[in-house]
Amino acid sequence: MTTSRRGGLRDVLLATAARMMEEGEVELSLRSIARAAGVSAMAPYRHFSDKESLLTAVADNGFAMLHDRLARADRAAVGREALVEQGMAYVAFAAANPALFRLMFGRSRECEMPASGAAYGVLANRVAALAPEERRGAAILACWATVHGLATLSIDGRFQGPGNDDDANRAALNLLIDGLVVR
Amino acid sequence: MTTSRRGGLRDVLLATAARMMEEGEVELSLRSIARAAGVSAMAPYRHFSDKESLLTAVADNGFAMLHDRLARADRAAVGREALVEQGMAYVAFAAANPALFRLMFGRSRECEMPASGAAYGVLANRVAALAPEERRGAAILACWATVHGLATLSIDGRFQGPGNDDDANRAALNLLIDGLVVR
DNA sequence: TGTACATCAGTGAACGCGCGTTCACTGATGTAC
DNA sequence: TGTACATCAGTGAACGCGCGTTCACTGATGTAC
Repeated sequence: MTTSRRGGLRDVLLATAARMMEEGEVELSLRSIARAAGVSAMAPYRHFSDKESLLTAVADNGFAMLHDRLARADRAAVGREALVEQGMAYVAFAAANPALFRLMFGRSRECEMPASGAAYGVLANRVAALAPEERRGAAILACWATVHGLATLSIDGRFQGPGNDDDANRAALNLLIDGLVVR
Repeated sequence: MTTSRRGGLRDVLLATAARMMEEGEVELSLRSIARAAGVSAMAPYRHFSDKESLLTAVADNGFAMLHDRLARADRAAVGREALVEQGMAYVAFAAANPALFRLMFGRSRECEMPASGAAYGVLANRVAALAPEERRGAAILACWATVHGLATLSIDGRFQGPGNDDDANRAALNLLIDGLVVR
């Protein structure tokens, strides 16, 4: 690491942490992230006040990625199919980044993560456009819970099926949407 | 800890670990459990080969508790109401034991936890009794995912509502069941 | 019944480790006059 | 333009800590003869 990149280390650290998680690292330590970034153990303190705030930034980045995937998926289809695609994208994101996904949802309350609300909004808007007004609230909650549940169960390995989970997930989402649009 | 209770320490350790989690302890160490049980750091090794196997036993106990709650809830109502009650019991269990719940679902794959399958069975049976045969698989997955998602989102604090979540959860479950029984 | 011995469930000191964080520092870059 | 100084982004040694686990042990309980 040369010292010439002014302030670039911040982004390098976030990217390194994300990569480590992608590669299966579960418990990230400040030191291990710095090590992987090729930098001294103290260097991160130039950019983050402590370990917590670094991990919170990583999580917020994750929510931005999730938001992007959901928005893309929503654009790729129309009507209820757009909602199904969002659900599939949500599960795919979790499956591709299990450790990051767990980090994101494990540090919810006290931490400020603006991108989290944006991701939620994309899903909620699509559901709101599909559900009759009087059950809008329940519909949003049910959809959010279902896709999150599918994602969580999937990365925790609770589906012992032979692997073609996509079809099963799609069928489950469609079943949910049946109850959502029917009045 | 007197040495007179023959083999009793095993259960004491499991109960102590469960209690610590109930009291908000998040990361249990072997030493902290032993300490809380009033026993030397080495004593647990008389009953568990290592930390992992102790925690796995704690998780399995948790699944037995969850199974019990689901079975009770199922008996407390009939038809689709029994399924709603199971869902509410599932969420209530997670809310009352967040750390334990996370532990249970965080060590899924490689570990042997027989009680896990039993809990799943109670929910699956009820769904199977309600759903038409051709969508049984999708229905079970959708329900399992939804109640699990509601529980997970709830303990991760993603509902910022004023607290009366029970009604919202109930409405979401009912909406799901609408899609489940309608053909 | 008494005695010798094995087993069993615990103790307590010690190990090596990685962690988050502190501290004082270094040397390059930017700025005022 | 040159010089003095401030700032900034990094280093590297050191701290104290709790951890999982090892080792050798102790003393009570159970068992065979």
